[in-house]
Formats: sequence, structure tokens, C-alpha cells
Amino acid sequence: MRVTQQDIARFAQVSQATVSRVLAGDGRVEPDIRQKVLEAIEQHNYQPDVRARSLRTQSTGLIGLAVKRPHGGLDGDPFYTSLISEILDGLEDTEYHLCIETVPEGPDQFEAYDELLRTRRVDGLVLVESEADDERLELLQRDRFPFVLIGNPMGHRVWSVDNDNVYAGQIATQHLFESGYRKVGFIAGRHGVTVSEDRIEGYTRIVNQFESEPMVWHSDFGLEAARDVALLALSGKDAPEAMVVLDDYMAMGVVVASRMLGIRIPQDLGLVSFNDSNLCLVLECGLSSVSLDIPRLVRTALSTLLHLTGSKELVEPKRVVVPCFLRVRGSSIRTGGLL
Amino acid sequence: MRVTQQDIARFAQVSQATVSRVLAGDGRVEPDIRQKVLEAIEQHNYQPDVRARSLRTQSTGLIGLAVKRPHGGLDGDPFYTSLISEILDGLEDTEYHLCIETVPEGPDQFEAYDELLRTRRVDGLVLVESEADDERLELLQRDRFPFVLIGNPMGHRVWSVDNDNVYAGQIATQHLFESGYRKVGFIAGRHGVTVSEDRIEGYTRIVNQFESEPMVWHSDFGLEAARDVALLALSGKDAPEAMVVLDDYMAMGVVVASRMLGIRIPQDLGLVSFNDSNLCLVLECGLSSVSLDIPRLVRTALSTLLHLTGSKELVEPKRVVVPCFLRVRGSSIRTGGLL
DNA sequence: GTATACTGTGAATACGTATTCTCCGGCTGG
DNA sequence: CCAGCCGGAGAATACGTATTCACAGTATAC
Repeated sequence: MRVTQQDIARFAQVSQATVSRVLAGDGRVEPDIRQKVLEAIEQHNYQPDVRARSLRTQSTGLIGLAVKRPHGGLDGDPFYTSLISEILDGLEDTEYHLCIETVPEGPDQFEAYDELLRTRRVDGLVLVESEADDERLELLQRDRFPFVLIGNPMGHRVWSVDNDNVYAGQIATQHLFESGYRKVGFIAGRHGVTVSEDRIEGYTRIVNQFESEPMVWHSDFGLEAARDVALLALSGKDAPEAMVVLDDYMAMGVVVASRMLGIRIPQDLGLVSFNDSNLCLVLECGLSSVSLDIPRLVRTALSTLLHLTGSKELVEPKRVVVPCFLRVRGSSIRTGGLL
Repeated sequence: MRVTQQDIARFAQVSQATVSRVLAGDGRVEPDIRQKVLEAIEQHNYQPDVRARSLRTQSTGLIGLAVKRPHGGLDGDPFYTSLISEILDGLEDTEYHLCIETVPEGPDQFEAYDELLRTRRVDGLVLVESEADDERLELLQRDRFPFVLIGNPMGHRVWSVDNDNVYAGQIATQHLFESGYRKVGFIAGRHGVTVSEDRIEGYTRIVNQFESEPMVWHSDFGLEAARDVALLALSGKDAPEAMVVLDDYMAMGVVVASRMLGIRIPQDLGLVSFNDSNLCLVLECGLSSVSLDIPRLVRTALSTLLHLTGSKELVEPKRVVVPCFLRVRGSSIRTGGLL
């Protein structure tokens, strides 16, 4: 039922090889023959079978995005949405498609990556949620599998693109101190996640610089988890006057918590988070947030990855860091918006 | 470099066919031979090549999710995030993986679907964002391509699963009237999108029942678009006392707009939206929202789709409607939360 | 004029797997 | 004891494409 190159060949009275050559474009074919073939293709609405092509060319035309399940992002974190969105945009003009690969957490993950690698389901991989001692990297690198890490490689010599998270942590924290807040806390993500660790690093530097005491709470991703942590943090006797929160979505949790406790933002609690998403507008006074250049992040990562999958020659690993800046809104200005 | 069945066969001193049979599991193989093969597989860390398997079995093991770009969802709409998330969960225990297929808007989309269909890149398709006269359905059905629509098929005889959006529109609207609001408006999505049209339908029924005048505004998806529309709607001389908004994310836009205009929720403006996402907690008084059973929606859709891709026999199209209910919070209670 | 290079095409092959076809040996039933 | 069967294994084939190999025909050079 399905129309193949063989059918086209028969119809145009040429060999199957010639049809393939016409499709390839670069092969030398007499203009009139090419024309005849093209007409036959047009007429029969032929499209090459992607599966056969995959086997022959040894590439699937798929880029995988590895997402940890079930406790990874993607549950409501706008960061992942924009990540996927940007990847789709970036792939638009290429031959590649996006495949979301779920990977379990914990030690099982290696088996999953190994399977991904051996079955050759995808041509390349975008890794996110890098952790402190990320063994995935070695596993993939050992097999020369093309991949790019969005995150901090922590010393591994791999291709990676990352926001300047240490700097991001610094400017967020510094801004709060400069606004007059003194006891500044940090609601971070789980231990080991580099995004979190790097921002804590930046935060800690500034806290030390102002000769204050660092206060860090770890929380799962998501609004509700952050709310619960914030409830504890803010109701303790040593509650902070300001909070840096790992992302806008979690910051919403802090907002909810502070409301439950009758704590006003920004009068009683200064707030700065990261991502600068639309959610920042929801807060009455506006939520100050570090703006990350996700489009640029993704564009860089993709062009790197496509370069890796494309050429078989060895490409020297490189770490790219994308700059970011603070967008100040009302939540971090004690007087209520004077700037 | 790559280890194939041939290699395993050589190592275990059997034929390639036997290796394949062992992998299939159901084939009859002597226990000791099977054992020998399994050991060889284990030892060489063999995994079948998914590309070759695809060609041979004529199936890729991929489920596609068709998303409209660039103006489709996925930009910040939490609905899509949970949709993808649920699909990933549902696919977890199957052989299938998820592939996001972007489709352009407008007339070009047919070419895209046609290509998707002919290249057989995916085994089945999940369609969303159904529109009033959805020609995609016929196109796919004509080729007997397995797909399931998440949305209203509008008379087409196809497999579909949908929230009961008419009912959803009714209960949201009715609740506002019963709370004492009289002039109730509706901020909908773009024309033709069935989610939007169905909810308008339900809304209109109730409005008529209460002998009031329907007021409908159309908006693009997203917080900012909804905010701008709401600014217009609420600043007109005939501004509504209450609003039904197409989803929580857009409702946040209405919240921003009303704040800009000094309109208080729920005193001056009642608000009900749809999805019942975490965002509802962000609003100080809590945002009333129609809770949709997305897990059930997706589960039903997937089991249907997998059934379609699995068996080649004809399965009679069926329309499934998933019930929903209203979760009342403060934004729709004029007295401020007495309930 | 023949020898050589070149160009475009068809024939043949390989990619790695699943499955059908073939065949061999042992079993059953008379 | 032999005909017929059956279970299990290898050989062969097909899936649809890209590419190499072989070859005829033409053009170029001396």
C-alpha cells in the first residue's frame, strides 16, 4: 500500500538508485530524467520512509531531552516549558525532531542512559539538571555519544552551556543587602543540583562580604514544596528579613506562605528570585527576578549539539557561560517602589 | 564497533535467527541454548538496534504530540506542561516514547501532517487544540493513521477524549450568578478553538437562563494577552461585575489588569477560571477554578491510542467525555470568603 | 585512428532485525 | 519396522534506502 522508491522508479522508468540520487540532490542526474522522477514523486505523493533511512544512514534525526522522572522538573516549572519551547524553535529549520526521554532517578538512571546509548534511539542528547558528581557525563563520553549539558559540568571536560549562576546568586543577594535588608535567607533546590549549588555559592559570597550569616533551606521543586519550607523558615524565631528563592514558581510558594503568616512583601520580607517569567507580574508589587537568557542558552546548546552529531571528527569540549542580569521590581524595595 | 545480533550469534555459536528468537521470548528455544545466548548478550552488553527493528517491524515506538507553533500553547500555559507530564507518566511502562511534533498554523499545517503521515516518523499521534472545522481529522483518517484527539471532534467520527467543557462553562458561570454577580463576562481564547467555544456555549446557556446579556472577549493565550484584553474589558463603561476566564494562567492576567485599574477581587470583580492549577493559590483570596481531571483525560487518550496502534483491526470511533467539578475559592465569593 | 578519461545509469550490496522457509532428527502410531 | 509428524535450529529473505561497483556511451587527447 505504501509507495516506495521502487514504485517511483518503475513509474518513471528508471532504477531505484536514480530516484535516491534525485532525492539526495547532489548526485549527478540528467535534467530530463530528474524532471521525470520529480514528477513521479509529486504525482504519487511520495515521501521517503524515515525508518529505512534511519537504518541506512545510521541516524534517526532525533534529539533527545533527558528529563528525570518523576521528581524532576516539568511539573509546573515554567523553566522547562520555555526550555522545550525554545528547543522546538531551534529545531524548526533543521532536520531534527525532539524526543523527550524520561530517566528514572537514582542508580537506575545509568541503565536507562546505557539503553539510550546502545539502542541509538536518538542521535544526540540534551542533558539538564546536572548534579555535583554527574556520572552520566562519563558514561556518555566513554561511548563518544554526542551530547551537550545545560548546566555546570563541575570539572568534567564536556560540552556544556550554563547560565552564570554564581553571578546570578551574587547580584540577587547583593541587591537585597543594598536595599537595606540584613538577614537574607536562601530557599534552594535539592542538594547537589548544580543550579542550586552555584547560586548558593554566589549568595554565600555576598553574605560573607556583608559579614552576615548564611541561612539556606533546601526544598523540592514546585510551588507547594517551597511554600511548606517557607512556612517553617519564616515562622522560626530567627526568621530572615529577605529571601532569595531558586525560581519564580517556588517564589510564588513563598508568597503564599508569607501571606498565611501575615508577612508583607516587601515591607516585612524582601524577595528576589530567578527566571524573570511572567509570574513576576502576578505579585502585587512585582517580583524582582534575575533574568536568564534562555533563548540564547538553548540556541548555543543546540548549535553545539548539531555540530557534534553532524561531524564525526573530534571536537574539543568547551564550556559556555551565558550572562544574566537582575530585573528589579517592587518585591525587593523596602520603601515600596522608590527604586 | 557496534555489537549486533550477528556478533552474539557468533559468540554463542548459534545462528542470528536464534538470537532474535531468544529476544522475542515467545519463540521456542532449548533452555540450554537460550541460556548460552542470554549470557552472550549479557556479557557483550548487547541492545537491539532500534532503527533496524523499526524498519523490520514497521513501527518506530514513538508517539507524537502535535503542537501548533509558534502561537500554540506550551509558552507558559500550565495545561500543556501537565499534559506532557501525564503523557510521559502514561508511557512509562510501555514500549513507547514521546516525540513532540511541531506543526505550523494555517494552511501549511496539512502539508506538515501529510509529511508526518507518509514518513511514518511516529506510530500514532495525539492531537490537541481542536478547532471548529478540523480538516486534520479527515486527512489522518483517510490514511487510517492511528490518532486520538484531545478535544471536541465536532461531529467528526474519530477517537476523542475531552473534558466536559460545556458543563464546565455552565458551573463556572452559574456559580458566579448564584454568588450574586449579575453582569458576568467571559474571556475566551481565539475563535474556533473548541475548548473555548464549548465553554462559551455553557456560559451562554446560563447567562440566558438568568436573563442576562452575554459578554465575550477573545484573547490570545498567555498572561499578557489576557491582561491587555481585560484592561479593555474592565475599563469600558459597561464593565462586567464578574469574569469567567479560559484558564488559570490567563486569569492571572486578569488579576494583574484589575489591580492596575484598582478593581478589587472579589468585592468589585468575581473571578472563576479553569484548570485548578497551583496558580490558584497565588491569588490572595484564592482563585476559584474548574478542576479538570487531566490524568484521567490523558490516561484514557493513551490507552485508546496504544490500542489503535497495536491492533490492526478496525476499531469503532468513540467519544469519551471526562467529568469535571468546580473548586470554589475566595475569588468568586463577594462577602470575602464566608462560604 | 585508438587509447584514455569521464559521466551518468543500472545492478548489486549493506544497514540489523524479524520471520518464513527448509531441513534434520526423534517421536508416535499402526 | 516404517510412514508420518513435529519440534527446534539454520538458511534465506524482506523491510526501504543510500552507496559502491560495474559498465556503456561519449568526449578528449595524441
